[in-house]
Amino acid sequence: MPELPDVEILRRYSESTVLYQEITSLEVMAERILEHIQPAQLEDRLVGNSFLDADRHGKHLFLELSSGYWLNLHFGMTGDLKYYKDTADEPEYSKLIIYFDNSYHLALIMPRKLGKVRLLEDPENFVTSKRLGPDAISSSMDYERFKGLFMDSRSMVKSAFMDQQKIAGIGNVYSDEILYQAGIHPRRQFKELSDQELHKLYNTMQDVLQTAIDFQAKPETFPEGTLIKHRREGENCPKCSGRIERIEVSGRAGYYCPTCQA
DNA sequence: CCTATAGCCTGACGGC
DNA sequence: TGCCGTCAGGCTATAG
Repeated sequence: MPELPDVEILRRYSESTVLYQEITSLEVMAERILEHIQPAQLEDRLVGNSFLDADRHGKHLFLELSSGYWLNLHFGMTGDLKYYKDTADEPEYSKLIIYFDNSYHLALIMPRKLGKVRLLEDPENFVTSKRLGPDAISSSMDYERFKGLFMDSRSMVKSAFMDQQKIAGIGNVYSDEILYQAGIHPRRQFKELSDQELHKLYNTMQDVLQTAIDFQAKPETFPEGTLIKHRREGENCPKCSGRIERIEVSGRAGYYCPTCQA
């Protein structure tokens, strides 16, 4: 689930739930999701603190602690958050639970353990060290900057869009949606896109991501005409009623409409 | 620089 | 119903 729109919703969710409450304890159910830190050490760093802010870069969430450290959450393919009070409501597949002094809990839910939890001194340093590209919807992402990111890329558009070191936040599902709405075939090369196509792609990227956020990143509530609700081989294209095809691009399954995307 | 492949994990789903 | 293979919204390491 967690691409940029999903993580933005989780950021807002965190912001409206966990801020300014003292952390009293911690439970780690899957040690392997912790990177470069032991459970006991993480607990030491968190207990007694509150969260002061929630930031996001691409698919990464950063929660600022009153100590000045930051908790970094990355959700892998299956991560989610739940804030709840009653222990009976503890979600299945919780891998990390943070307890607050108001007797509420925050659970990091992750059936597959492909996400990561880190403690950071500075998110900006983290972004730099990971060589992440700029966030896809940051205010500095104007057309000129967007164009510059892909200027000398010789990879296929879908691959380049999913490359977090080029641009951060777009994954398999939303790359398909953006290319579908822009009418561009996933295997086209960036180099050969016309200025007009590139412009269309830029505008569509902003539009698709923002719309997804506006609809709480819940595909079932998205307007008709989106690929995401028909993203299966053999489904009907919502625009032309043709057949949705599945292809492999860079080892991932891409879905597109051969008629609408050239 | 780019692509393809495998591996990390484990639940959900479809077919028999 | 039960078993089994396949797939899945991420990322990394490795090889060509």
